[in-house]
Amino acid sequence: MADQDTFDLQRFLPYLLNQAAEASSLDFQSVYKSRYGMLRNEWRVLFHLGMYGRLTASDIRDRSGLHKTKISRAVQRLAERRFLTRLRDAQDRRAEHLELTPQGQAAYRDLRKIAKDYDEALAEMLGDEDVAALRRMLLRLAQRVS
Amino acid sequence: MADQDTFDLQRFLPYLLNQAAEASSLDFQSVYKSRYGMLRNEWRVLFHLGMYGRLTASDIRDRSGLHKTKISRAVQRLAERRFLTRLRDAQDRRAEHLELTPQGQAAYRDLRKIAKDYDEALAEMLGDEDVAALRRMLLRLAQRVS
DNA sequence: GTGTAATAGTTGAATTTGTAACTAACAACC
DNA sequence: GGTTGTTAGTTACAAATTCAACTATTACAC
Repeated sequence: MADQDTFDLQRFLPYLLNQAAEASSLDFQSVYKSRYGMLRNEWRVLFHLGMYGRLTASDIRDRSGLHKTKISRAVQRLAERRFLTRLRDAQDRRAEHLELTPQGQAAYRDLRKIAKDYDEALAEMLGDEDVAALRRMLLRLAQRVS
Repeated sequence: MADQDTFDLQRFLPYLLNQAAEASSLDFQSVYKSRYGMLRNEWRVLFHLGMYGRLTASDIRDRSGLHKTKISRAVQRLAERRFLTRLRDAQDRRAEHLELTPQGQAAYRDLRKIAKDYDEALAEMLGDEDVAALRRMLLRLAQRVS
């Protein structure tokens, strides 16, 4: 045991990615959770609607890669709390257009500001590392691994 | 909406990290899941024991940051499937020393090899990016964010 | 020693997630 | 215009995670 192979868990990318993702999510999570009682999937949906305006659940799925059941449930909760409105499409009555209410927009703007500051703080924490390269690599890894 | 602020979800580090972590975990997950019926927390525990030898649950918690209930349940399942043995400490009878069985070691070595290859494939996928810098930055982010 | 606090680990209940099956509406083909 | 297939979204059930309470043991204070 404690075998002499050249493998180190602390350098294994999926492990490192998970650790870093979890750590960096936690701080931000506490903000949208305590301020608006939102869950992770809810702020994701909120952010998509905030950034891109009116979207259907399918649009959000395509853009975020989030599973449709997660979106469905997040939308339900956001609608209950009056952060968004749902409007059935007249042409295709299966689809629903989702749009933030003024309250939803306010929450979005508030959280966006915090997210931006937080992102800058993280970047700063990395000192003189190449953060642009980090983002590039993460995007590449996220886009399609296998 | 679609507001003209300089914030882009696709560049938000916690979001990117989550996306990349999820994508890269998924591929590897399918390996330990299909081969050994393990869950994520189980391979994490297995890897720790494989790398560092005999440890207690607390040791694993300190090293991995995993919550103790996750460890407790993972250890239970690994013990049931004869991947590890539990030995109560003679001095401190609250603590249990965990150690891989030969079967557990075999699984560890098998998965370690796959992990290593997979890690190399990921690194290769990043082409001529600076993967060492990536690992450094992820470690830094994981270590302590706030 | 006795009482109090701390630590190792487990368990139960409530939330959350994942998977698959489902309903409803549209599309396309004959 | 009826059959078959596809798409949008929901729901039901099982699995996993979280949180808090719990047991057992040790440590510390007096």
